[in-house]
Amino acid sequence: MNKELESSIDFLKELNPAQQDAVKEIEGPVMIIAGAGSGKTRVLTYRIAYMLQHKIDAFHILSLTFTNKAAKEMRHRIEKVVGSEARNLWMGTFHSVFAKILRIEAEKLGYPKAFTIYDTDDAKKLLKTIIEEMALDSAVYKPNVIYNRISQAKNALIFPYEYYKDKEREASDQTSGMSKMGEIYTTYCQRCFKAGAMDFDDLLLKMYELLQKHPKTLEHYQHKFQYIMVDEYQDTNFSQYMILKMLAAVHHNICVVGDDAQSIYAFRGATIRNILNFNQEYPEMKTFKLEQNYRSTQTIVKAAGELIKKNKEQIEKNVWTENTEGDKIKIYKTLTDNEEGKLVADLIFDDKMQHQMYNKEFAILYRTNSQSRALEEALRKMNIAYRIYGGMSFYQRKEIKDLIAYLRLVLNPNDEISLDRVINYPVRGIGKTTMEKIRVMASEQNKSLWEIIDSNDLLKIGASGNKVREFVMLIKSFKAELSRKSAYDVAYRVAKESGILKDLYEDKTVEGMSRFENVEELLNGIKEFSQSKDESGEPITLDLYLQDIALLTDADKDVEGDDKVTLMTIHAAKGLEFPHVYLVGMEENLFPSQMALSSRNDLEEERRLFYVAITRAERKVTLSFADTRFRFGQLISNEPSRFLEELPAEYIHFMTPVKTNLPPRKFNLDQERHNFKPTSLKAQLGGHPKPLLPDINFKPLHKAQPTEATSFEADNTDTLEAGNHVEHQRFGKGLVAAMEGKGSERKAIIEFDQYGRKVLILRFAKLKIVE
DNA sequence: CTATCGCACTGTAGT
DNA sequence: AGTGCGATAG
Repeated sequence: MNKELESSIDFLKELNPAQQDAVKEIEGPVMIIAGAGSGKTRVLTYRIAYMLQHKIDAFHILSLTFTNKAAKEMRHRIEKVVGSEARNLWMGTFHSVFAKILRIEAEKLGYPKAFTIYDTDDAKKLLKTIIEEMALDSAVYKPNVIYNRISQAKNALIFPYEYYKDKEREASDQTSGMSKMGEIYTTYCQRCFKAGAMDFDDLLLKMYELLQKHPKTLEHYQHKFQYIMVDEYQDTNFSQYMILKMLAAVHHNICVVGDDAQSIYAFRGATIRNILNFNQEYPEMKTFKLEQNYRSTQTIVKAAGELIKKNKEQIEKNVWTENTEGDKIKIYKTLTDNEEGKLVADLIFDDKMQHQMYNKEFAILYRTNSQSRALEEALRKMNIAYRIYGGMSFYQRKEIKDLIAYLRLVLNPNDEISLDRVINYPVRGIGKTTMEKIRVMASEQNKSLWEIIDSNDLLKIGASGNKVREFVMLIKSFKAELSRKSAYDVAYRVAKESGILKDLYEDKTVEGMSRFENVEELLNGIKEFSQSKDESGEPITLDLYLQDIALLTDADKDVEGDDKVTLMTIHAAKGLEFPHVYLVGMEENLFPSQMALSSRNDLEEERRLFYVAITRAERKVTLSFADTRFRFGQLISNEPSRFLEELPAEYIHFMTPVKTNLPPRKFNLDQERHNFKPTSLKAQLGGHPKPLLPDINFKPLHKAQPTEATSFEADNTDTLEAGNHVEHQRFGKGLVAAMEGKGSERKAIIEFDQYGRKVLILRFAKLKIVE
């Protein structure tokens, strides 16, 4: 036993009795119900340290988490306690660990070792081409919907051939007019297989298939993973449950940690049943409850507790704390999202001044990523540094995906999505007609696109055949380099000789330059990566790199030590804590979200989400809602969230509507026009017609659903002129503003607050189309 | 086959 | 808002 381990025995004494019991019970099935802020990660960490102390080989321990961030945090903390031993642990997300295993075992399933991992965009693109090839109506068969349905099926371990064994499923497809769903699913799986590609769900499904079909392999991994730990167990789905069941079947040493109150992924197949079923699966299991909260004030713990009591389905527990009472939860009302941003920035500024706080002690949480924009603007104006997690990832950018597609293709030429992406980028004269011919041949001969263009069939293509041949040679020449050169050298050559670097370099627009820089950044990333070694000391090859980034998001490359305010969705905040938490957008239809209510009728999950948000805070929770909220120019809410009423009155404090200290100003259209500076360089150079007023997003009325907000009373809408004052059904008085666009005149109605400042804009275009 | 432009669509979360 | 797609001209 090394020194680090010895010191961790002392550390046990710092745990409370419940935590200690959970740590020491290392044999047999264990379920730990861990309330919010109850020191769960600590328990998991010491549990592993305790195992190592008791001569359990790190090689036999598997520790699974849900997100990369949690995995990283866990690895970090374990390294601190147990030192270098930690390297031998199998630790990671379900997806990354299974991807690693599938790489080793790929051939047993008929996949290439360097199989491609399709992200959601890739998968939807493939679905789109399949739907087109089947000549189905893309208005009925929406790739998005199809993708989700297939995902559901896969998570429930339903294979294509048994898709319609479930009559209920068949009926539901019938009623939604998608009777070809089963066929699409079948084709999709075949195409993925032929392309040597797996989507995210396949990483689970194929893992299951592997263990199911290959008893020897199952035995091997059962022996390897004699001790299994699962974090955030409440968020596992059926396929994960089944895989765990198989892996743990021999030794029964499975420890799951979770909190049913924090289950927020039911929408994508996670099921609370996994927790509830646990003792049926393992009757000899022991349960431990961690109920003492070390994170938050009395007020926060109690308010959150009262709130979550309203949910019917849950495991009985009583979360309590010895912490101080703390401030009440404050609730602010603002007029629009921009005002809300300003308010939050102001409040953070005040907090910082009054309490000498750092930026990093604040988090602003929201329900949807799109809410970040207004907050960003406000924080920027106040010069408060912030960092946004989630949203569009670096790896989803077009230029990044392009280069990665080349790299994927080099490793796995059958990958049709990547081939499709780059065969004519940069432009090399291989157009639609040529691709169509190749597609037809591939489908007739049941071959991949690459197999066609890498064969004599190329001769049948005609004039552009030579261009295709050149492309094939190019990819092959890259492939030849693989064994001789480092990942970085190959990647750099690809970027250069494919013409990507040149193409981007020649684009001197602001966007073009930033794209070039992004590619440079990716190459630098590959360089760093290829110089590092993996756990077994082997240099990182290109396929390992691709595997790695396929499962990575922006949020994972975090910069420690930066003093920045955190902006993220509530989902992303799970497992984190901050002294002050601002939760914005507390409106009906947004939170709880319209979708959760209409499609799944799942108010309880939204409530758990609210619970998660509040319990991130150590000392202070501030909630805010806007009087009206728009999305894509349409009103989506004008009503505070029902959750605000669910908080017991004794713990909350309604603040008066915001008073800003800006001097009142009268709105003046000419002045506004004069003040308006287009933000993008392109707009300044006159690239696009821009609205003469900032913040106006026009929406053609003839397509837009007339909402309460847009159906204002005016028979003479078509004669409205800029500067006209109009009466409006719900919002009262407004002023018409105009925008000069090409071809059509566009208008908007602007409203003012009591100071005469612009607060609300209703957007219209082509008003005369109203009938 | 390519470039350009206007139009339509999007819409919860993360691997 | 941003982006992808399709129509159209070159």
